[in-house]
Amino acid sequence: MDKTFAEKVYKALSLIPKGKVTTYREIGSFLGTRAYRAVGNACGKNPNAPKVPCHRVVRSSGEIGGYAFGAAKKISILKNEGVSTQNGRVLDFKDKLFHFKKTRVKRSASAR
DNA sequence: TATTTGACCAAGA
DNA sequence: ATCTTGGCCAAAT
Repeated sequence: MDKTFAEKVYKALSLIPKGKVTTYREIGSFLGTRAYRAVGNACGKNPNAPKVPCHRVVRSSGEIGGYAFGAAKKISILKNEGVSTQNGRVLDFKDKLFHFKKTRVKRSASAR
């Protein structure tokens, strides 16, 4: 079942917990590709704006990046989510950054 | 089908 | 540190 690239992107976006942000690069890596741009493009089209939290995706540089509804709007939402920003950048970017889980190592009951 | 575009990224000057 | 350039991948034209 080949889901569209956009579908994968939306799926990844939905995995992002509230109050956290991720980068287009992380998503690309998670999808096993380097289509950072395509990721942003997919969201840019955003056929389902409110259904997918695309506002939790920022640039690798820690900058907010763009947003279909406007960067300011994106910042506002992020702030509402609990992610503070300053001068178009995320504060404690690394701390707020969310890494996707590639392969979940099921911890056994006796494990660890 | 080929070319252009884009919410990007990394490296070079 | 900033600015510029090239590369990258998928979708749109």
